[in-house]
Amino acid sequence: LANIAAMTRQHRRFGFSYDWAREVSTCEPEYYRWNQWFFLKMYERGLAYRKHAQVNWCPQCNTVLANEQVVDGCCWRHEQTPVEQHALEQWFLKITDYADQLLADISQLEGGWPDRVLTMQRNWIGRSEGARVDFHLAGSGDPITVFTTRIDTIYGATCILLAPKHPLTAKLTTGRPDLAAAVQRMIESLEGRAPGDLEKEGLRLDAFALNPFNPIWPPDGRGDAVEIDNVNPFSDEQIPIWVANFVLMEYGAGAIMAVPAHDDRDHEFCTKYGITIRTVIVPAGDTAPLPAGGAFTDDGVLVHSGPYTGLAGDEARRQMTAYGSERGFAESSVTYRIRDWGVSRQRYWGTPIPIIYCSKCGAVPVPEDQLPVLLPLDVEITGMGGSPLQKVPGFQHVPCPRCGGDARRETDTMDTFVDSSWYFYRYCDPRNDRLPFDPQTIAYWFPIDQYIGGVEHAILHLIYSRFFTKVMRDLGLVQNHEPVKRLFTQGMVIKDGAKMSKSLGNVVDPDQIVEKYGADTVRLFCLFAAPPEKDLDWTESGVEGMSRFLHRVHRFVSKEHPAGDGSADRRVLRKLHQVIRKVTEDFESRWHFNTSLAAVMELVNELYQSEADLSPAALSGVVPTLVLLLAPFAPYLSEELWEQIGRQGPVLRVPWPEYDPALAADEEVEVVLQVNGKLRSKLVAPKDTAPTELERLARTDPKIQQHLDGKTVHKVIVVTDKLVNFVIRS
RNA sequence: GCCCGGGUGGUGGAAUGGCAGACACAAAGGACUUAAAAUCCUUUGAGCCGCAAGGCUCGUGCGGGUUCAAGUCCCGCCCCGGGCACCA
Repeated sequence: LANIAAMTRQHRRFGFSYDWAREVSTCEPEYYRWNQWFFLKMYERGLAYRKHAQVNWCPQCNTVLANEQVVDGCCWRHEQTPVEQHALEQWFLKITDYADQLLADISQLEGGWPDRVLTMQRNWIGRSEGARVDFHLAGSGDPITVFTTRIDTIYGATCILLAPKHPLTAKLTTGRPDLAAAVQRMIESLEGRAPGDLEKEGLRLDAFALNPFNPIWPPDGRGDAVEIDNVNPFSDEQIPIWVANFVLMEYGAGAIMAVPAHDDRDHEFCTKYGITIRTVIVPAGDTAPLPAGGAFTDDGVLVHSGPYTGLAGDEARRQMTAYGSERGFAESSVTYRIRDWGVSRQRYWGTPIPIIYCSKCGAVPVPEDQLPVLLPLDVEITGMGGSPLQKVPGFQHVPCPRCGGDARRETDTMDTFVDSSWYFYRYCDPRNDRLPFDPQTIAYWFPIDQYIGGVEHAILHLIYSRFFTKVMRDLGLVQNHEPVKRLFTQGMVIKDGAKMSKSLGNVVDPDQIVEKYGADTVRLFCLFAAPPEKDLDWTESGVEGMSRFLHRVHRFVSKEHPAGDGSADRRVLRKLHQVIRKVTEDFESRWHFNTSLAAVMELVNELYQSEADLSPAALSGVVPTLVLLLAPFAPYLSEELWEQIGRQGPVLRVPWPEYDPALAADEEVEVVLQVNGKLRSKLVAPKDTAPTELERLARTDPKIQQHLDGKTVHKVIVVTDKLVNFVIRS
């Protein structure tokens, strides 16, 4: 309800028609039904699952948020409210299964989507190529898997760092209550933590790991590095195992090898705890000195790395990964930064998640013929503590669909980004009651040729809907791999540094402005102030300027004109056709309507200037076209003027004027005369004058003669209809 | 730190490698008016020479380069905006 209300409010303000959206409101029961249908299809395929996890929590919304909805550590709806980390049982959609496709298919979007959106998505997906390497627990020999993108630095690994929640952390602290308690404190300190810098904390466990590449290291973990070449190559190196608060369980393997000499974070950690730093990479070209006091993180040449010493980084990575694979302790691996999409919300609005929990049968999907699960109406919304649906017993207490026993309905609702991920498909077939939409119909319409939206959805809506499209494709519902061929990201309205948005309120009150100046003026100003992909600065004086312009047009069309002798007819007609061409081209290519409007203004200026010299026939030819040219920008005024000049409306149904290239062409052109690239004079010549003739004319120009006097002309450049440039030597 | 955009008058912004600043806003001066509003006209990148007509020089973040010619292309920086970030 909140969504649809906001939408209608916005669109009514600007006079847009939004019939389709009203017909396919994502808040309607039928839409809930198909959301739930999709959810269950994904549940069947393991793409929707429930897990206990550390999740983002907005204390203002009292709900969980997806990673994508956390902006600078704060809630996307409450930009001042830091998001907290809570451990909760939540529903997720497995977008990570599609990470590789979402990344790979970005290449299909290039050219059609703005680069920065594609870059943001690439960053968000965050593909890293590297290797998983098994270290081994000293004593038991159990593998400890780490993920690294720099296996070439493995001879410099001086400890293993485990995430606090790594299973091995628990295992290695059993029987050691002191360590277990310390780990517990570490976990708690990470929960509810405000974003920002984290002081690196570590906890040394009473265990060692063996580096599968067998470099030598004193088992007590202290002292200087031993010269690799001088020791027994068969003895295992033992490196200490630590728990570190900055190692993420959710990324890679939940454990890392720390290489302090070649990673900034590891360097900081190992310096703090006095763990030895061993250089195993030096800059290629051997002369560059190693940076003092920090890690050398660039690629280089390996040293102290056994048989790999002397290899370049990329070659070493290849060989070492191959060796590890052969011996079964390593494999090349790709890791993504993107996490599964947390879709559980503890809000009233949103589609109820169609799952019922039975003490005997577990989580049971609501059978398809019982969809949609609708929101109860007798609900009290307090905005406090947990989902309002949990306080509606009639909603929550239901029989199990499988065994009929007492069961509990899921009270979380879906993130409304689920709705918006596929609404545009439903637009094509809004009344279908058999399927979300008919695949045949979709095959005809999709993909969307042109989509328009704000860049703030680059890694929200625009990545979710790509994901949904791929899921729907795998369900056999659509054939397209991508939902949108071309994306246009429009800028925002800014006033005194503050942006105008649906969730943050209006910096400028459109109702007031429309009241004062009319919708045409407001629209015109928005179009004229900047090209549409840029943010536009709202200025009242700019709005007044547009109002003045519209009045100027209105006055010209309305007033009585003197019958001129027609001496200006040709000039005005040429201008008219040039303007038609300009506006048409702007519409067809780059949508820079600010320049279209500038052209229309030029035409109006020209009309005022030539008014006295225009024949009545020319005038009555130009005016209707002017009105048509203005119609897309100022539809209300244009409609009014169209009627005033005795034409039949509606003006927006009248075909767009066509320009005559011959009429638009200048008969005479101004040719710039340059000497050594500097503007010295100009001449007017008939269009398409031959280069030789242009040069001859240029040489007769007194100023040019003056500049050429006594000089040798080295070369003459002639660009037809543009310029003549004399290159001289003094 | 990495990855994308940008940087042009007092302001918003124009310029397929070919007259930098279109079109507007603002400002100043003037006309009309008893006055105001509205409207119209003129000036408006900087500097210099000239009584004037006019002329000259500089100028698109900085430094180089390519070219007859660079806001535009290439190389190296600086600054601003945005995205990602203990992601190993």
